[in-house]
Amino acid sequence: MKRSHRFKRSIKPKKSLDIKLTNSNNEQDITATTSMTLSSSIKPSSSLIRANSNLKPQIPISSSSLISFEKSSILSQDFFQIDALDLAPRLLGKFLRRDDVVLQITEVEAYRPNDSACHGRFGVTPRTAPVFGPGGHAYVYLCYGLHTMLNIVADKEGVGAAVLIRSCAPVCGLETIQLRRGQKTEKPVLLAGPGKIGQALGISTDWSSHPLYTPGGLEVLDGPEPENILIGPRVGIAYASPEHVNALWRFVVADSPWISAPKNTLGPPP
DNA sequence: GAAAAGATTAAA
DNA sequence: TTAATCTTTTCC
Repeated sequence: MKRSHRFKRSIKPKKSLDIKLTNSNNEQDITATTSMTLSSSIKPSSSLIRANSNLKPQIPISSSSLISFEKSSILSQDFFQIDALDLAPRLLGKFLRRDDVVLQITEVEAYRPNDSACHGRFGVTPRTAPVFGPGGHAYVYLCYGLHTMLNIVADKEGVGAAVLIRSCAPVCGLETIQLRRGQKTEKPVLLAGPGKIGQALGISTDWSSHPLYTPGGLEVLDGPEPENILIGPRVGIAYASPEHVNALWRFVVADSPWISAPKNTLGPPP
């Protein structure tokens, strides 16, 4: 039964042109092969920023800090090994990179141990095992049978915490993003919402547990800290206990248009 | 084994 | 407002 499902899935036409065959670190050649299809949209990195300079500004950041993206370094694993509640706001402004696509994180949510909304609440299962691993890895799951949701695992091994990436602003690779999303727009509808991030990055659940602190595949790069942030309750977790439904563990970049709904629950931190 | 529900999205 | 779509977890 599972087999037939997989088969059916594999022959389904996909918007994404990217294929990942293994869970290890040596998928580079594969993405390189598939991205040849997109070669027209791939440019030398020095011209990437300029080529996409018509993209709407996301975070109120100085142009000098945007230039710094080219020099911005991949974050080390230490960066992620802290409480998800601390990690979540620190991820705002950071960059997600996969091949020619670079996104800047604008909205996140923290999920923590003893949190009735966290996927780790049932303990270690095949799906949630990465959540209990050391911070700095991806946790990718399928939501509503349709959407791949990207989380960044937080804290030390065994804790069980993660940060959901809910929205991003496009920085590079707009054409690839639009191709994968199936929408030719530059408006926030392109990347505001967690399912859209997974789709824009072209990742599947096979990417779960992928290390984000090593070059290649999917990376998190350092980026400018936003000037102001807003916080609010997390989205879509009505099933959780009131304590966790009301917890203000959603963080967004203030004044960014790249934020998912609802926005009227957001406010300044205390 | 069967059934319900889900950290959502796009279209009507 | 609602259909789409399927894996995970739970219940009998």
